[in-house]
Amino acid sequence: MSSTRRQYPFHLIEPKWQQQWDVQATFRAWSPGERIPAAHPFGQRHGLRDETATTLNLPPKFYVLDMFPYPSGAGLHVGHPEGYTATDILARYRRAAGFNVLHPIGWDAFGLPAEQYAVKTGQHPRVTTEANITTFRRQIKSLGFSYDWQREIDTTDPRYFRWTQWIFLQLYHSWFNPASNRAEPIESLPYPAELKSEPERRVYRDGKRLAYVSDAPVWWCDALGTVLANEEVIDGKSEVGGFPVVRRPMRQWMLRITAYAERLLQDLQTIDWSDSLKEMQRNWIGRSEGADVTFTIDAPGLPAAERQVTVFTTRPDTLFGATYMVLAPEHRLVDAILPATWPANTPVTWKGQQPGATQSPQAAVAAYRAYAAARSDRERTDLAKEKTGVFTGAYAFNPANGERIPVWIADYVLLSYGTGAIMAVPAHDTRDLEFARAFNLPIRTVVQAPGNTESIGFVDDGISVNSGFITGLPTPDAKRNITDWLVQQGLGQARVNYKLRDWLFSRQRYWGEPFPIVWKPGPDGEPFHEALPESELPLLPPPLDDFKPTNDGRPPLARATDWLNLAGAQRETNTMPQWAGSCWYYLRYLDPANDQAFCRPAAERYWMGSAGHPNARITPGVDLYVGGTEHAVLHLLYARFWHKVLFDLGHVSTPEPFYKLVNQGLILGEDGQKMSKSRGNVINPDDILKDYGADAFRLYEMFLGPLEMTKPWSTRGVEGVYRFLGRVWRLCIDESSETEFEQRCAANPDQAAQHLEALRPHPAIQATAPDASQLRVLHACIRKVTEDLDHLRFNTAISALMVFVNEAIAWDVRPLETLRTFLVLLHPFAPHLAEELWQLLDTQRESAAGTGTPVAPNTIAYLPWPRFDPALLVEETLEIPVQVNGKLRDRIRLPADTTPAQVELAALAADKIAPLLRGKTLRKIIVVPGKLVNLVVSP
RNA sequence: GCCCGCGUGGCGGAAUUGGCAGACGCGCUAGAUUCAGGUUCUAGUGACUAACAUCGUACAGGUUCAAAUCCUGUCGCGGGCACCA
Repeated sequence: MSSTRRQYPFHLIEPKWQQQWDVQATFRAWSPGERIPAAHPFGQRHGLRDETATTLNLPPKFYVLDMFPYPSGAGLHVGHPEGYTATDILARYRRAAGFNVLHPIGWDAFGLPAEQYAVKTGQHPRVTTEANITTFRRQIKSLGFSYDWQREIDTTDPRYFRWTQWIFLQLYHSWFNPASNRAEPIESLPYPAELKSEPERRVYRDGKRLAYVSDAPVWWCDALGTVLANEEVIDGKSEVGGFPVVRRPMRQWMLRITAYAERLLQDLQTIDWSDSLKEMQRNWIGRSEGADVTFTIDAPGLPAAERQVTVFTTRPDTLFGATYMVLAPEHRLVDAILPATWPANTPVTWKGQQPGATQSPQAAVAAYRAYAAARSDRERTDLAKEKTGVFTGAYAFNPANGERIPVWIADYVLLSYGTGAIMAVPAHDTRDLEFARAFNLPIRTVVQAPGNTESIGFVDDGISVNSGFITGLPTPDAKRNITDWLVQQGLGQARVNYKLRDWLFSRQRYWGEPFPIVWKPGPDGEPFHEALPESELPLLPPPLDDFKPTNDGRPPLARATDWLNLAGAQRETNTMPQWAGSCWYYLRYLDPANDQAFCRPAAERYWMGSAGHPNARITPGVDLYVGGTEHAVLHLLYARFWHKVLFDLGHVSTPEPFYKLVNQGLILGEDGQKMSKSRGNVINPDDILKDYGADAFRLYEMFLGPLEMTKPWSTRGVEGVYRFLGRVWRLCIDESSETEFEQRCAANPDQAAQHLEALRPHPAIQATAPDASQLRVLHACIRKVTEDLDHLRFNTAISALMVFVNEAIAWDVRPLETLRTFLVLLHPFAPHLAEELWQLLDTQRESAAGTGTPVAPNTIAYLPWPRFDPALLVEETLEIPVQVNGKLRDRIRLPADTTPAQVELAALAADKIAPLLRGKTLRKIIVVPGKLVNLVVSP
């Protein structure tokens, strides 16, 4: 490819404009309070030369955001620029349309690969990270994105993570007040009267914080040497690397995201995300309505508290059909309720399968627990066919009918959901039915299925039967009725349950934000935690040269003994997960250099849309956020959670961070398979850029298909858009001047860039007014490109640009203004080429050149977006298809203003139509004005 | 298993939301330019036909004057969740 002739000298044009944009800071976004230099094109466009920007004099904001990359050692792949190109096109389009566009980029640079590399080589993660960022920055800049580089951020920069730590302190110093349904400062926490002493109150307070310490079992990954959040564990393996994980109790920091479950769910209705993405978040939050029901164990000797077992059910209406109970094997009451011996007549199959462990309930339960603990999560879920469990020997009373029902333990009941115990209604729950059939437990129908449907195994709404006072009621009424009854009896209450769990927030790693927390010995010997004052931020990680965990299994930070030990206290040695930095980066872009606050309120209110605007409707939050689906639950849920906390505490002004969110689709290899090194089908953007240039690369990424769709890469396809750019070039450039340019380049390659000056406009380009058909072609293009950009339909917008060029290249006279307008339409897609040709066709430059005064190259970026005139699009005559019985038979050409009655007559008289109607009965004539005529006839 | 989304030429994909199926691009065919290859330009390109006609948007039905588009069922592909009571 490199041996063939270039379509146009993109290798000279692209660096030229990238440098120009850098020097001019062309895409610098101005916040209220900043002074706009007289020479900046933004100020020139908006009449703000050398003025201080304010909320009132700035145009409306448009915040278009990319998911910032993790700068890996592998460099950029073609997936990154897909979303980045889409947002860049939008940014350039909105800038032209008169918005103040914020389009930033940065680096999500804490993370495991750099740390693992450090463990292997001793190379400090800081060094690796900086090298990788340099590569990423170079690659991203070579694509010509219109980022405001003065707002570049790096999550590993102490000036950045200082504020990540500060936000953690906000969480630490807050509690969630259920009465106000929001976070409040911990000082407002009311204490129960019986808590008098400060140590007692401290324990209570620490249990209420949004950031708290928990000893619950967590997922531990040996291969990664750290714990992981629930969301990072998939099918019993780590999301990163696919290593096995095990459940292990450890003392860990948690964030109380569950307090926000309902608001995270409800507020989805206020934002413009795809249905599938909202659905994924809804599934993850997993709201279900039902009731708590208390069962009493038949063990009169036990204290009352140990005889009560509460279950959660979404079907309280089936309570009369509960023929047994199941507790999770780890349920805390199991040991208390076990009788010493099996009840008489216990079937042998109920005592468990473990040989030698069936003599007593204790032995059977212990054996089953050992078996369940040994099963990995994958085995539990994949081998879901065979239900297992053992009878505990205990019985409970069904509160509805007083029946004595056996209590089992089984691993199909999860300790972590609901109350860790269920009432089993085998007739109307698939899992309970499987279990009941396996162990021959009673099955009682309590819901009548409609029609002839079998009632056993029926899990939908029906009519209650065999159910005492709710018999005959439809399911929704029965639920309400029995829940009211349970409340009256003091046996239960309505309850909403969520699958969402609190967020495990600590990791045993080096390359992350240290917690601004110290531990002190308590009066009872138990250590307690305290926050560092804000004045001690940023808390830097200690210098280390060994990044492995300590030999006794503590995190790497514990190696730094000088750092670790303070007077009377020890530092927290865990670090924050990678998600921490990405939870709020979109806020830091608003005011990236601020060392007094994470973000100045005036900037926050302007860019997040709370300041309003006199002449425009402003979007609350980020206007457009584009990124991959892989962040559908993790990053996007965490970020919404932090944002809501900051909102409650008055630090941000909108309840949601990202108003409109779009997931870009995956780009597959040329073989239609996912790109991967092992398949050898990875496309490197650097190679494409070298052969075709950045503009062709951008254009192709967008021309491939709809942004959100998964689609295969084709390097042949790149040549198609590259040829299109070549045609644009030849539309504007005089061929003989190009020959001269090439000769000069060949003679003097070192000064190739200067030789661009030799290029002259195509002789067919004249300063004449376009004719009606040229205007129609142009305005059809303006209309299509504008509407398509408004709906993110980049592929069809590009096709409209191609249609224009295919037409215009055939014109004998190419009106100058028409081509200039076209270049404005082209520039968001192919900015370098558009800038170069604009400069060439710039009449002011021509005249200034005559005076010998050098003219600074200006930019196309701030020219007004053209508007289309609908009047110019109206065709004088229309071609109307004529159908007979829905089949196309002829086309007739008629003036656009023909009345429907005249269209009818013309259709009937058409050459190919009249013979078809002979001898038939005309039943009906349908005229769709301007569209088509359908004649309905019968023989 | 459950929940979303999608099935259109040889390929990527269009179709103003019920109104001319296949825009635009790739590929392919023929011609022009060229010593030649490449580039560029011109014309053609759903299937079957000499042509007229006929058929054609995964498959089978249905609604409608009219269906890629709406409804029912089936099959296939992709994604998410997965014993969540």
